[in-house]
Amino acid sequence: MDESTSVINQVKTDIKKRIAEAIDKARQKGDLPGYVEADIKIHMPAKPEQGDFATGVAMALASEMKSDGRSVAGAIVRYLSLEDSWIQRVDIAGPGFLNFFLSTGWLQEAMADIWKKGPVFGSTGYGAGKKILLEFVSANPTGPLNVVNARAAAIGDCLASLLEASGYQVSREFYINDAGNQVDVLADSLEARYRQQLGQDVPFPENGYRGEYLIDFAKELIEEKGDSILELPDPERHEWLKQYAVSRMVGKQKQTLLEYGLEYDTWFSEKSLRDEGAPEATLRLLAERGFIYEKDGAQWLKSTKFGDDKDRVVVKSDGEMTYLVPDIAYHKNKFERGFDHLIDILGPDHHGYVSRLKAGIAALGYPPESLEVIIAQTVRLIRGNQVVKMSKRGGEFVSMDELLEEAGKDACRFFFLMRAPSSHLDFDLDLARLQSNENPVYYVQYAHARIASIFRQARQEGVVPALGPNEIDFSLLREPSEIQLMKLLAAFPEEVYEISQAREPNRLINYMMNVASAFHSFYTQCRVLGEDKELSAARLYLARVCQIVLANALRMAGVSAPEAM
RNA sequence: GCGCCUGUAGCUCAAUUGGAUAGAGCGACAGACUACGGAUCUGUAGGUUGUGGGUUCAAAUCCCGCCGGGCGCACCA
Repeated sequence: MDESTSVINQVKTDIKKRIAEAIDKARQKGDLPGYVEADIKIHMPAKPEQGDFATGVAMALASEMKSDGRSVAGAIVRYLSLEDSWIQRVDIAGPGFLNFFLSTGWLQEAMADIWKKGPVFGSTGYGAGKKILLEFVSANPTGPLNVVNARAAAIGDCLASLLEASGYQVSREFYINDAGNQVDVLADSLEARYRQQLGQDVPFPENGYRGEYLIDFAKELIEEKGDSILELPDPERHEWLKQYAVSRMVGKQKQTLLEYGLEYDTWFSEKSLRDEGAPEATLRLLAERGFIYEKDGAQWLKSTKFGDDKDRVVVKSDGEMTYLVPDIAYHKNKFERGFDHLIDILGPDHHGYVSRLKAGIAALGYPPESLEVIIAQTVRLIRGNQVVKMSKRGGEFVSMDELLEEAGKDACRFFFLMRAPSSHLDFDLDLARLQSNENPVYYVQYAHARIASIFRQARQEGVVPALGPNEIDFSLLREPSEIQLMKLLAAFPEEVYEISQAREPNRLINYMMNVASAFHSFYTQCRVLGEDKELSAARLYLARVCQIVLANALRMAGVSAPEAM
């Protein structure tokens, strides 16, 4: 078995090839007049009576050819070679679907492939090592991470895993906004807290960050340094406090994400970019390329040339750069580091920003489509059927730490991944916290734990834990629930790839639910440990490969796969 | 006003990207083990896919209008 592909892909490719050959022959014989080329797409129908594999290609052809689907399908079938293949029968159904019924030989090979590949089953080489930089969360270092950050973290990490499994080289990156006004305000806020803790009666800065965490930082700073910071002269004091506050804040964020099971490859500092003059260099380059002009005492980027609805100020009339410049410089830097494709996951409040950012990199000569922005939509917390009101200024604010504390890592990740990134999400805290069957995360984990339990039981009964594909009688696996389960398991590598291309990790959750459901059905209908040793061995083998797939899928989602619950 | 997201079962959401009779979970109802974990399984009820048109063999999906919800429209970051 070629490491870079999968059994299911080979089956699909084989069917496609046979259809293409049949179409060619039919054309030569004049059975397909007015032929127009069409993609042959093979899918696995949900219903068994629609075959193991199916395609609607005949209808697609028919519409181009002004013919009808059934007669095109008929022409294809007439010339279709089933020689030396797993295909046993082809039906024409409905308006012209081709339904392929296969012998279980392909499933036998697919299961053996799972057994052999184990933890790397699901991985393919389709991405061909293309380098992708995936930037996500990138929260400001001015406060603790919130629930939207938690959603972006779950989506980003899972997407990265899916892309890695699909053969891409992925780098997870967090951009630290440690330069600019906001961190100056942070430093001023910390200084005020510091002085207040030292007994001084100083006002708190307007628009300062009022969170408790800065009071804690101030207290700890006093323990470490006493009041010595006040002795520093002003510019240095401010810089010192800024650096201190940022590094403490980033450290806290890192800690939170670590508890979430998320480790970044790179924490990229905006300040470092500014220190080496990258924004200025970028601005010069944009000017050289002729996309900068002056108006009203400011400098503007001709972003409308690249699809933005208006031109954007890059240098304000007071001589300061706007945030857009370092941001363009940052993305330029990403390209310079050799990445072929950039993905940013941003919050919904930034979607207005996308077109000007894309315009910026297009103005530098980079293909705008190599920057892809995924907007992770808003999160509402629900507790007791009530929306939890959240505002930074006052009232109730739920941090990511509190969320993790309350619901746990597994439930959080699972819930955030359940919905498509583009859809608004209601997070039901009561449900996530519930340790019962109402909580969907347990449904999948339970299937995994149940399999583990079967093997514990098997060991107790002195049964050899699990025999491999060459030692079992595969033909014994023929119950509908067994076939159904095996088809799902075989599909995993294709699922992973398709989900990664669609950038919709929610479908991984969907897939896991389907596998868990198929397993539970199998478990209820088919006794694994029974009198018939041969049959037991075959079913233990199936249980094992199912466990492998569940574990791999859960790992990609960042959810644990417990041996017992 | 303009732009982005969104509207599917009582609730929360899917739907293999234009495919076959729109599916799951929760909730409701009725059932199922003297053996591998009942956090499970099997069934029943529940729908004019917000709405009105259009495109075609085929529309929840694509296009246009209208209605409702969320977010954004800075010489802030």
